[in-house]
Amino acid sequence: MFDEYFEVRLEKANKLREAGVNPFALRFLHGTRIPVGDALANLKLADDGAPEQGQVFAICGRVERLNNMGKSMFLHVSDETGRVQIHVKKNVAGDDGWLVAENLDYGDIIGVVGEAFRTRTGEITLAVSKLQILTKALRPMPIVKKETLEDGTEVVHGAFKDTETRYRKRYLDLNVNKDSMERFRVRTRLISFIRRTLDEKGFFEVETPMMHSIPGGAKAKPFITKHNALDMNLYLRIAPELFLKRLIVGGFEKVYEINRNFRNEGISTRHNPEFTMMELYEAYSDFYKIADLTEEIVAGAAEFVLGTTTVQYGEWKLDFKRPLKRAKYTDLFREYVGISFDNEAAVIEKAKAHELYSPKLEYEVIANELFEEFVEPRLINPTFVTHYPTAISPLAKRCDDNPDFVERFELFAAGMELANAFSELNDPVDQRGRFTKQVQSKDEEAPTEVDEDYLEALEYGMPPAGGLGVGIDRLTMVLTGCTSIRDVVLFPLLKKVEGAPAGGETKEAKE
RNA sequence: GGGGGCGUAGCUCAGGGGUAGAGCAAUUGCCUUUUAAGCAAUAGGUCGAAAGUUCGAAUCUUUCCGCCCUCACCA
Repeated sequence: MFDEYFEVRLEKANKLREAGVNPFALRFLHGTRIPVGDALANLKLADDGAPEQGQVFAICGRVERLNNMGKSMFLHVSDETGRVQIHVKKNVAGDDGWLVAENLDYGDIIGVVGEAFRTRTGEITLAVSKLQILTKALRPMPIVKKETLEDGTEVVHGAFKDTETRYRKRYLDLNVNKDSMERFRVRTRLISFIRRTLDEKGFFEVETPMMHSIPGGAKAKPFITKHNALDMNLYLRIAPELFLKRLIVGGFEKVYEINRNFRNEGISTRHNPEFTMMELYEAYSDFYKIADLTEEIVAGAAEFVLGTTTVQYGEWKLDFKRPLKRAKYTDLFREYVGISFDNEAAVIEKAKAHELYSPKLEYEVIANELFEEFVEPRLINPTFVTHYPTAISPLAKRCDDNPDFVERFELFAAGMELANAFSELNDPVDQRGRFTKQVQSKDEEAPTEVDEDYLEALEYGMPPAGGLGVGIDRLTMVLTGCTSIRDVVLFPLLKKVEGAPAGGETKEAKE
């Protein structure tokens, strides 16, 4: 099949090569380039609003608009920091420069030297004195045009918005949709804020294994992989928890890790099979102190990243201003389920009525089904749910006044779990009992093996400690107003496409 | 896995049994302050894939592939 765009652009590249111009230049030759945003910010304007004379800038970027008028042309050049218009004139550009200009296409990457001026229609523009092509784009970038109507409203033409292509070819999405790039900037700023906050508090960032011989630290189906030389199965970690706590045993008092976890479960707008979690553990702390720290991180992140603690999320307005609401699990249960948590008969009856009952499951698990069904979706504004049942919290420490409940909280916002924390169980006998109970349970996702090595570590003594896990993807979703996790993951997992994908992908053979 | 929606030109979309359409983009020509630049002409499609119904299928049916939403699943 003849691909007009590819052939034409290759032809143009060859034409340049024949004239001695490398369409894939080694480097920008005409000075040190300045980011477009910096150039515009540094521009000195005279009283009449026109740039003062003699302000020459060297910039590099991608051609985003191209109006060729025969003997002169206007282009928009865009880099990561901004966009500026340039004006190339045939009599100024010289033979080589004009040859390059005439063979430019949308999406090409160029370098330019030019003096700032203001056009008749008022746009700041660089009058190009030197023009170099740095990279010829052989495929056409999607072209988005914006029209400003007389009443000031903006109409977008040709928006690049096919979700599948945006996910599969994220580089196009980032180039074309600046709001998409901004979302990932927010994500990165969020992570660096968390990192800086924890570093300043004396936390040590560590790296623990991603390949585990026994998956633990959460209840989830793991991915299985195989080490050939050792001839053994390994599991991609579902949580770093047990290794981080081994480090607390080892004498580190404040550790954290920000990295990927893998869960072999359903994919949805809130679940990507690999997701990023920040987990931290602090010796001599507890879940109350960790709740304060969580507030500091979450509220601080909102303020740092967005400049405000309020976020619009779908139809809801969320406010992360401290202090966040705290409510006991059983109180919320009574409020939204409408039954006291300890009224077992009524709870089971209601679970049966909503097809959440299974005779194989123990009472607290069934009750928690009701909690997930009736309470969690109602937790819109950020809320700490505290004091969970022990039976569904195998790694958390029991409350002194009631061993059926643990010192644990989860932070919810927009009906989504954002964080999970507890006073860490450090009694190895209690921990062994709970592990054993899990292994014996009929739950398919329960661990099949007791992590003896972890228990042995606890037996050497772990100081009382608080721990926290924060879902970075979900926190990013909330802070950016995204209702799909795929919009905050650069390359979300998608099925492999057999045959011709949406964007057309059969050009490799042409070279 | 169930239900619903979608897949047509590089991008955004229309067309719903009778030889494939528009805007932008592309090609050619004109145009040295344009900005969805303009004017004129031209080219571009296995209508996601396969099978079926039909004289005839982008259109109807079935299966498959992929994406989105939703339910289920999901510490």
